[in-house]
Order: sequence, then C-alpha cells, then structure tokens
Amino acid sequence: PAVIAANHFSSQITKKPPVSTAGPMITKLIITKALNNKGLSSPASVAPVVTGRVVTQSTPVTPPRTLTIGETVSTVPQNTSGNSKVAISPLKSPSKTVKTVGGVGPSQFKTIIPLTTPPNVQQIQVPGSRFHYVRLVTATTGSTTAQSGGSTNTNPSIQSAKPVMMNAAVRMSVPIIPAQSIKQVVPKPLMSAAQVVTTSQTPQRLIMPATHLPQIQPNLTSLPPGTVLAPAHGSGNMGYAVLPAPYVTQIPQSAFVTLTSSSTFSTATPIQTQARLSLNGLSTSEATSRPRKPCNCTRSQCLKLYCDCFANGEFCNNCNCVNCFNNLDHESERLKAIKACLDRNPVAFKPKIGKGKQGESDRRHSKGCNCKKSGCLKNYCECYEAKIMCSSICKCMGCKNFEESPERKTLMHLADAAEVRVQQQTAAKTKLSSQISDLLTRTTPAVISGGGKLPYTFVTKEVAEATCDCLLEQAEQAELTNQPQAVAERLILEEFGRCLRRIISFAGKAKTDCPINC
DNA sequence: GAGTTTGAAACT
DNA sequence: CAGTTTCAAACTC
Ligand SMILES: [Zn+2]
Ligand SMILES: [Zn+2]
Ligand SMILES: [Zn+2]
Ligand SMILES: [Zn+2]
Ligand SMILES: [Zn+2]
Ligand SMILES: [Zn+2]
Repeated sequence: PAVIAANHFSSQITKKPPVSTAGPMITKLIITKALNNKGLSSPASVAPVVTGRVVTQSTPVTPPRTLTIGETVSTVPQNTSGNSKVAISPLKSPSKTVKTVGGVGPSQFKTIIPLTTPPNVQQIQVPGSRFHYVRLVTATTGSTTAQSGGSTNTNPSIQSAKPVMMNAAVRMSVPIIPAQSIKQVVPKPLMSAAQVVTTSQTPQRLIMPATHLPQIQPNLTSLPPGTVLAPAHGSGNMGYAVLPAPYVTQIPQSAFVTLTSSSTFSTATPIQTQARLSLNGLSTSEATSRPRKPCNCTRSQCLKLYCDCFANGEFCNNCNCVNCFNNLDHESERLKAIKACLDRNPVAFKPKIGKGKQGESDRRHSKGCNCKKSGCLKNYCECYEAKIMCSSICKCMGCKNFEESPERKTLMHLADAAEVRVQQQTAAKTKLSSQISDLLTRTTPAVISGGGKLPYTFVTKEVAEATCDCLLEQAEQAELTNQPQAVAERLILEEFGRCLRRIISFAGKAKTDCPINC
C-alpha cells in the first residue's frame, strides 16, 4: 500500500536565501473525473479518496484543488529535531531508512513515494514547471469521499473522485539516491501528460524531501523543475520526480491517503498504513514550521524573484500582496514566470545557502553578496541575513562580516544581549502575571462594587466614598478661596495623592499584620 | 506609518 | 558582460 500524503499548501518558513532544501518541483495530485481531464477549472478539495483506505480526510483550505504529496507519513518515531523526516519508509525495512534520514553528510534521504502509473494516473508535466502534476482520473462519480474544503465552486465531479485502479499502488519509500546517482538524472523534456505516462507498468517514484529542514542533495535541488530522476541503478523503470521540501511543507492541511496495493508488499503494510494525519488538520510538519512571512509585493504580481514567496517556490498565502498571481488561480501565468526565471537562471530556485547543518562547512552563499554600503552587517546583505560569514566569492565592499571582524562581534554581542533581555522580559512578565493571578486567588475579594477581583483590595466602597469626600472638600475649599481653576485642580490632585498614600500605607500595615501572609 | 536606503533581480 | 532600472524588504525617524 502506498501512503500518500495529500496536502494542501500552506505557508512555510520564509527565508530569503532559501536555506532549507528547496527544489524546483512540486507534485500535485489532481484527482479528477475521467471526463474532466483538465481538472483545471474547479478547485475541488481532493479528498483522500484513492481507492485505498482513506486514513484521514482533510479539510482543505487553501487552493483546494491540488493535492501535494506530503511528508510526515512515517510512523516511526523521529527523534531528530527539525531534521528531515521520512515520509514513508521503505518496504522491507522502514526503520532503517528512517534512521538514516536526517543524518548528516551524504546520507540525505528523501522519501520516495512510488507512484504507480496505472491508467487512472496521469502525470502532467508542464514545461518549465516546477510542478509535477499527477492527476488521478477516476471513472466513477461515486461516493463523495472528497469533501470540499470550503471552496464554493467545488466541482462536484471532482469531489467524488474515486480512483479505480489501486492494485498497482505501492507504498514504498526509498532512501534518496546518493549524489552520484543523481547524475543520471535525465531532464524531463517537456511533454504532454500523455507522453509522460509511459507505461502503466512503469511505476514512478516521487522523491520527496521529508521536511523542510532536511539537508538536501544540492544536486537534486538544482535539478530543473520537472526533472525526472532516472533510477539509480538499473533497477527497473522508475522515474523519479523530485519534490522540493518547501513545497512539501507548504501543506497546511493534509490528508493522507493510503493506497492499498492488492498485490504487492502486503507484509510491509501494516506498519505504515496508518499514515496519520495530524489531528487538527495540521500536518506534523506544518505544526512545527513557522509561518512564513507574508510578502507585500505590489508590482511584480509575485511572479518575479523579487517576491520571496515566489522565490522560495511557495504560493502566496496570507500575504499582503496586490494583484498576486502566485496562486493556483493563475497557474499558467505562474508556470510561465517560473520558466522565465529558470531561463535566466537555471538554479534560480535552488537554495542559495548551502545547507550545512547549522554553521557547518557548506554553509555559504552560492553566489556571494555584492554589498556596497551595508558593511554586510545588515539584513540587506544576504550573507548576513542568512547568518553566515561572507566568503571569498562575495564581491562586497567594506565587508565587516567576517569571523574576526570586531564590528561583527560587537553586533553579535549586542544581539545576544538583546535576546537575553527579551527572554528576561518574557520571564518577568510570566512571573508577574502568575504572581498576580496567585494574589488574586488568595486575596479576599473585598469588593468594590460587586466583587471585582481587582487588586484594589483596600479600596472598599467606604474608602472610595471617603476619598471622594476629601476631594470634594478640597474643591469646595479652593472655590471658597477663589483660587483659579488651575490651582484648584492642582489642589484636588494633591489631595487625591494624599488619599492614595493613606490607602497604600494602610494596605501596607494590613499586609504586615496579615497572619496568612497574603 | 511615512520615507529612505539598500542590493538583488530585471532589464537594456 | 556592464550599466541602468525596478522592486520589495530593511531600515530610519
Ligand atoms: Zn509576493
Ligand atoms: Zn506572498
Ligand atoms: Zn502574492
Ligand atoms: Zn554582503
Ligand atoms: Zn557576502
Ligand atoms: Zn561581505
């Protein structure tokens, strides 16, 4: 059984220089009815329908109609924090794969979800597209397993998508091919959907980065969108499609669909079947990933690299952009734009920062910066922004962003101090609030009017009235003595101050006297 | 929040 | 490739 996480896009971490592994490709599952091959028109939430068992259903939110194959399927405990997770473990030895995942060095693994290419599965490759569409065409219009994710224009037909052939579906994950094998990558020529589906016999594997964090094979990520990886070893006719982590993690609401294969790998199944979806509709990855910073593009339509969302290979989501085309409603435009970017720079969507594990060796900007006036100590500098030193490839002027730079050290120090300050403040606030609440619970609500639990325990009705009397008296006196208004106000205020002081001092005494030490 | 500065991306 | 323009974010006040 193949477990596929069907997800929708969600926001994700934004990094200007994409630090995390990003690849140019995304796979979308478009489940449509046979008739509606295009499947373009109506967003329908694809329900986890696929013949297999639907483990979970999602309530798609964002662009409802696309399913992204997502990660996080693996049931195996993942201890590596923030590291890549294995979406699916290999058939025979799931655990092994999982272990290796997230490892360091060459041991970068990606989850590969073999996609069967049964008749009902069509792969749609858009030229230059970073997206890899997989359309499940269903013949039946049957049950509405699919529920629309709120989108009003859901196409009924799509909703009821129900894959017919499930036999071929196999769930297996494969450790990602070692870098070397990648060389075998064969750029996928532009082809029509029909062409793509070579044979129903040829399973296609989708290689998906487990999570946003995982280190990714540089080579992989630099592959042109739509690239299909040839099998590492002659082991069969499988094509690989690489899914960039960012895309995968974009999924806010995911549904995991279990594709059951009647024939194959029944043994391996039990374990992973339970592709679990996050409860609240949040995939695990999404829960952990920070929300991406929204863009504010106004003139680029979010189809230029100016737009961080676009540059990161993400759809805009909860952004403040104007005239945004970086969404599923403008797929064709978007794809065109992507192609244009790739024409200009084939590695445009490759992370600019080598993703060495936090400050490791390969953490450097691929192109280097060209700063002139910032000294590379402001976020204008991509190196600095990525929290890395400038390197020899940088062409910056007056760079102060190098290891021994005193300015840099000072800055770092300040930043650290600020951070500490923030933490302390937070701690203080927490403590204070807890103390207050504690106080409130222990203090006898003595009342102002009707039991407010305010800490003005000593401002009883009587006290308040007395205070008012004092103030009125003062006002009267001022009036009688013909004081100008300003003076009168001052006198009254001063009187009020004295009243408060009295109240406070009384409160202090009471406190000391309090046997309970309240 | 408005206005300025900045350097990547886009363009010529 | 270099020079210029455009752009959105970072920054300043
Ligand atoms: Zn944008
Ligand atoms: Zn955006
Ligand atoms: Zn946008
Ligand atoms: Zn710089
Ligand atoms: Zn630099
Ligand atoms: Zn520098």
